[in-house]
Amino acid sequence: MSTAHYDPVEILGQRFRAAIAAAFPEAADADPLITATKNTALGDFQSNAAMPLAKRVGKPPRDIAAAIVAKADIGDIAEPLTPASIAGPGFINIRLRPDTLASYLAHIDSPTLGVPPPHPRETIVVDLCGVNLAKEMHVGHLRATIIGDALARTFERLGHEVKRQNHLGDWGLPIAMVTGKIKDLAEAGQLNLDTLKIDDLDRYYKAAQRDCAADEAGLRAVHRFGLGPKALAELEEQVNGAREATTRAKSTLLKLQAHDPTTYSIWKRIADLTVEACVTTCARLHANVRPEHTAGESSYSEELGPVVEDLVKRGIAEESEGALVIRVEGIEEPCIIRKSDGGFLYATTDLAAIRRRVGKLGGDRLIYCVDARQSLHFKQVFAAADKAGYTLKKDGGRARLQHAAFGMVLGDDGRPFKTRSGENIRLMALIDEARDRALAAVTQRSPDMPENDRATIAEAVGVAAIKYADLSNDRVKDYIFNFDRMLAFEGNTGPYLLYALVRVRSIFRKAAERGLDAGAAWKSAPLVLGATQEKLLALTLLRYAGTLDSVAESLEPHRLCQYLYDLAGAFSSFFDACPVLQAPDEATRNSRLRLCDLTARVLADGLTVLGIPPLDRM
RNA sequence: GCGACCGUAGCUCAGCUGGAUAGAGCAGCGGUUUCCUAAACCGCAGGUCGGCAGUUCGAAUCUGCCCGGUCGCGCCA
Repeated sequence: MSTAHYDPVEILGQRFRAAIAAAFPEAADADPLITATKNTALGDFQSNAAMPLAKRVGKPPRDIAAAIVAKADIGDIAEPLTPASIAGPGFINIRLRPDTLASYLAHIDSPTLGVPPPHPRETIVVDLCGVNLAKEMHVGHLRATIIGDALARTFERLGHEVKRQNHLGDWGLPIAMVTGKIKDLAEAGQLNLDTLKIDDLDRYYKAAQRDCAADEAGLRAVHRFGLGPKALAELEEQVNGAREATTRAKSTLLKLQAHDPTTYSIWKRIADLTVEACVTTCARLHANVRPEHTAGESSYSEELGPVVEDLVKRGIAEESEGALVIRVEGIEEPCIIRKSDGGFLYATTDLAAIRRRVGKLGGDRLIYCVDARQSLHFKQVFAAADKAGYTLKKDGGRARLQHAAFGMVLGDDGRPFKTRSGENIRLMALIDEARDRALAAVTQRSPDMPENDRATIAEAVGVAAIKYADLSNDRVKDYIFNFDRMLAFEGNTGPYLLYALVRVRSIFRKAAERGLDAGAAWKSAPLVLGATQEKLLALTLLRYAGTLDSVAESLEPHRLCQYLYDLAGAFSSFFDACPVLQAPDEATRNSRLRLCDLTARVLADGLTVLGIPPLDRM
């Protein structure tokens, strides 16, 4: 797979593969199963290949291990294997030679940090953010934005072509409701379109929803229990009003679809305002979502008819109870693509989107960073798209469609995270609070720092805390949002990682102050990895490229978080045990400066991949 | 009713796709600073990995059945 010539897991894998092939030609394809050893007292790496081979070869696993050891040619990179290298049921323990470790480390001490070019380079379409028209971004959009952006950045870092798609919910009846509402108010002179703000839109959206929400259940109850003429009259009036509003919304929708100039221009104004607010919030979150990434549902509206027509013509879709559906194997519920009244649904839009993303955007892989509750929907749509041939690429292969599902953000009470009054929490307000709390912490710890600097740091720390707390949890699980925990400077948090980076960088400031890095001779100094902390730090640094691969494959950014936390921990232990500027001799000092520099670069690179801007001081 | 996901220390979470004695942080107890940011580091204590069976050299991880929780399930998005 990779062409990494410094990744011990890969190199040992090749060597052990050869050893297995030499010892057991009949099992030459066996996986060498190289992994880092948990207990460093036993070794650096281990091969677990002997055990699974036992049945296949018909010999005791320890004998197999002995045979592999006899054939393994690793003397140039590791300490010699002996019978004592075989432990337990047949583990083979391997310890790298110090000079080998240093040489691998020197290899990744390059601008790439050991990340090889992609193989092959793919076009990856990432669906992220997914805000709705006339709504300000709130907690419900947090994960789709943060995780989607982190995944997109991961692919970009690995050298792939990434196309972000903000699938804006800007079409359909709810949108027609608010558009109609704003049109009415504007025409009645009760609002000014030019000074409209996003929170106004949010309010009108809710009002329009209320206008159209008929209390049909209440009306039925009144009829059923005979609750009197007054209650009946009130409810009938409410329901009739709501029905009328809904009818008007439906007619607005038709006008919108027909691009009626007045209706359309108001809708466009709302859409522009929404995107503008969304992009502003994303910029504050350091999520790379810009206007050109917008690909709203409306952009597919002209394609829905042709798509459905195509599906009918080719017999992919069939009629069922007046609606048009696609049935796919293994899923009971059919995928409905046209309602009995002729209207299209979000499955229709998603099919059109897949067609465009594969056909027009050239996607080899489509990632959907969307709420886990939509699992069934995506299973259906993906299968339907496959059946329709919309996933067929130009090269004849099929695009990989993946739903990167995520769990909910919960409050301390384990319920969905809301304000006390039950409202969605706006992301801007969320960031404000994180920033304020971070500012208090920074001020307490660094009272002498200029106010401007403290404010800048507080903003960065607050955003880092929110994003890291989200990214560091297993994507598919719900997580509990807690300011105190995410802003803590100890443990697996954003602030802790930023602090680790700040401490490394501060060494170089001190070195410059003391005139110790003159000529930066350390940049090419030989790496000496004598202390156990230095060795552990080196081994951790070598895992970076492999970690990015695993994030890209699993779509799990928390693996990168865990890695960076390991790295920060390894550095902190090193930092504590190994003086850098006060090192016993110049060779050690230069080696340690180089180690620090590499650590800083990997930490900063990893944070950047997560979408967290690094800091110099805090 | 059917389906998906989840259940790991008092709390919040990892556990690298089946490996050795299940790991962190917080909370609790104890240590380390004339020295590069102590916002740190080192240690102690804390577990029937929801339960039972199965698969095999080996299971927190895979399979089945239960228990508990969350979320979905034909014309909303």
